[in-house]
Amino acid sequence: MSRVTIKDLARYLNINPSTVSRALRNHPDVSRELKKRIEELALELGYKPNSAAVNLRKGKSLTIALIIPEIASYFFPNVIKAIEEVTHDKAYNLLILNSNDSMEREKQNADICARLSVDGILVSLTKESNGIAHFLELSDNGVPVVFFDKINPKTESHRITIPGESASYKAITQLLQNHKNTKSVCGIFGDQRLSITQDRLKGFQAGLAKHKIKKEDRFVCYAHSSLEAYSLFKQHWKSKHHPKSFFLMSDEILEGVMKAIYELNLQVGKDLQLITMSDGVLPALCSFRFQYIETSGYTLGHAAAEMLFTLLENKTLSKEIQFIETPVLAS
Amino acid sequence: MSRVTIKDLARYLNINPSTVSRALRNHPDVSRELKKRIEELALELGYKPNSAAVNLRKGKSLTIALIIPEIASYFFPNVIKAIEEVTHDKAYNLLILNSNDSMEREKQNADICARLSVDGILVSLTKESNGIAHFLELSDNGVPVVFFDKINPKTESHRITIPGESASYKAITQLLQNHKNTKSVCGIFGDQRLSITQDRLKGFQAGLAKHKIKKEDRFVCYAHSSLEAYSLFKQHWKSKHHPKSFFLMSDEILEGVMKAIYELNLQVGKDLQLITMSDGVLPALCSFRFQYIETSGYTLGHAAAEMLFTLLENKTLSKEIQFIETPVLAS
DNA sequence: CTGAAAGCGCTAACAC
DNA sequence: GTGTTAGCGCTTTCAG
Repeated sequence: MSRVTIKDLARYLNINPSTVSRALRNHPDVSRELKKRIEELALELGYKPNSAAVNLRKGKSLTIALIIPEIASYFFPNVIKAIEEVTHDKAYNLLILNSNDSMEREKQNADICARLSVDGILVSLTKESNGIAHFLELSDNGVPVVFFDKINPKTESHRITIPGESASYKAITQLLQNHKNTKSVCGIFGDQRLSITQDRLKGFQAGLAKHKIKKEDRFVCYAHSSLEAYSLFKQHWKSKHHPKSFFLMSDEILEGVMKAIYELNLQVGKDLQLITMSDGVLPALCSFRFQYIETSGYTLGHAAAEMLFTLLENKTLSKEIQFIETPVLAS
Repeated sequence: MSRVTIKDLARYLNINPSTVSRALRNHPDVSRELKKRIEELALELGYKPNSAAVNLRKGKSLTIALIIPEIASYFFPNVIKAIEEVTHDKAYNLLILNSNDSMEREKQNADICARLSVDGILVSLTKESNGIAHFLELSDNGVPVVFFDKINPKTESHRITIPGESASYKAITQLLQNHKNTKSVCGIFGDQRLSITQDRLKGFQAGLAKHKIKKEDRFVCYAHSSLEAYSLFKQHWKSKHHPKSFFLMSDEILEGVMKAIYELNLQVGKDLQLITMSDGVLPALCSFRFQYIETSGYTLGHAAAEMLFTLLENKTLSKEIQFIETPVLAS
């Protein structure tokens, strides 16, 4: 009934538990023959090592924690998918902890990581997170922590993210190259507190400056949800002298804007110009075609996980922020 | 440097580890005063219980495993979100195991669950899964297992899913009620091996029979990806005497069909009629409006998790298949 | 109310 | 090559 243990196998074969343990971990000094007998019996009785016991003994858990501010957005499912692939390849388990955009939850999650002795942590910070002190204790204890996507630009740590500034600069350049006679551009951004918003805003403004486009504050706006982006766009559209060109910072923004475009029956490419930063899924679902700067959750998740495993293999890595590629694509 | 243990706290206060343990688990017989001193010290030194030790001792892990055939589809991110919410509320951790639509991986995942002594399991089966034998050992050992979404209809077990047959019957009824002079309907389905496909096909055909619509085999087709659905639809559309009404089994199918509709510049509601079963996200992103039967991943995930926790609380539950609600909604 | 001691299952240092 | 032993950190009898 109850689980088969190493002791059971040992008793059965009239040998010592430690020998069984050695055989099952492929320790060199155990005779070929005995090893085989042990393995066969283990299989026959359906022996499964007790992870809790192994973890306790070894002080590690073969588990990676992924701490993210939300789960079902456009971006994170692909992040999760990529990270799951890497962790599975490396024979680690993946524990997903949702901080639900609350710094308090993020702290609790760090605490859970400590209790579970996870071997490594991947974190995308919440909007509220103004520091990473709650992860310091862990990394000081030798647990590698990789911050990805929503990172803290000020604190030295292993980080990888989207090159927001250069990507949005590239977006503006592309937009203006496609449409030489553009007079003004409206940029719709996400939450102002996020470093990724600030980065993208910088690149946006640098792009406009470079091309001598007048920069007006009323053409920079912030939406905290796709619904807000929807309203903002409609409002902008009916105002006098509104720009006909739009830069959208993310898929959430694009979702709202595309709904407004459908509703107002506008022709993208004719009535208005669009460029957006996107994971790539949503552009493919639009009825109109346009260009976007790919900010792939899959690519970023994969790279972040690889980075973590590099650290886990005791290789050292610079704490300079790493960036992923952000190609210009057409939907 | 190294982690603070119960022993450390005990040594510090010149008391016995067992007393510390009792105090920290709110055991009644430990004096108010001592309890307070212990709690303060624990806080001060940053004591964190070692989960591996607790698990080993108690034989449970406060962890729920979620085994799913894929991660980043339309459906599962919302399933994950809902389940994460419930497990978090119940103070459990959630381990996500991807079986990547492979029965072999599903077996490995069951094995991982056994090694980790997870306290409960939620499973959506793969296309390949032709039985649930690999979960029997676990549930025989008292680990509650709840099958949801892609279930095995033949084997007795705790199951909750979408009422595919009645939902697709309802879909057809709705479609024919909206458009009285419908002559024929084309149904596009997913993988034939899945019980959910078979269920929905049954309801589809029953619906047609009920309304005396001629049933032709060439108007029932199967797509294994959104791309295949896209091709199938286009092919159908250019064939002679094709139906103008379509039933789509899922979001994956809808994705392909909507792309084809955009490309062919068709007007839904005029050139063709559409009804689909959907999680609800994608219909809201279409440029056209139509009705769908909601098959909410969030609702199903939530209900499945609640079911699992009911079992975990030692309540008994019938092994009759449970069903979630599937309202008719408009995009 | 608190202490002493055993043990969850496994591994690794040390014997021989 | 194999056995012996101790112990990872915690909980839970059993004593007193």
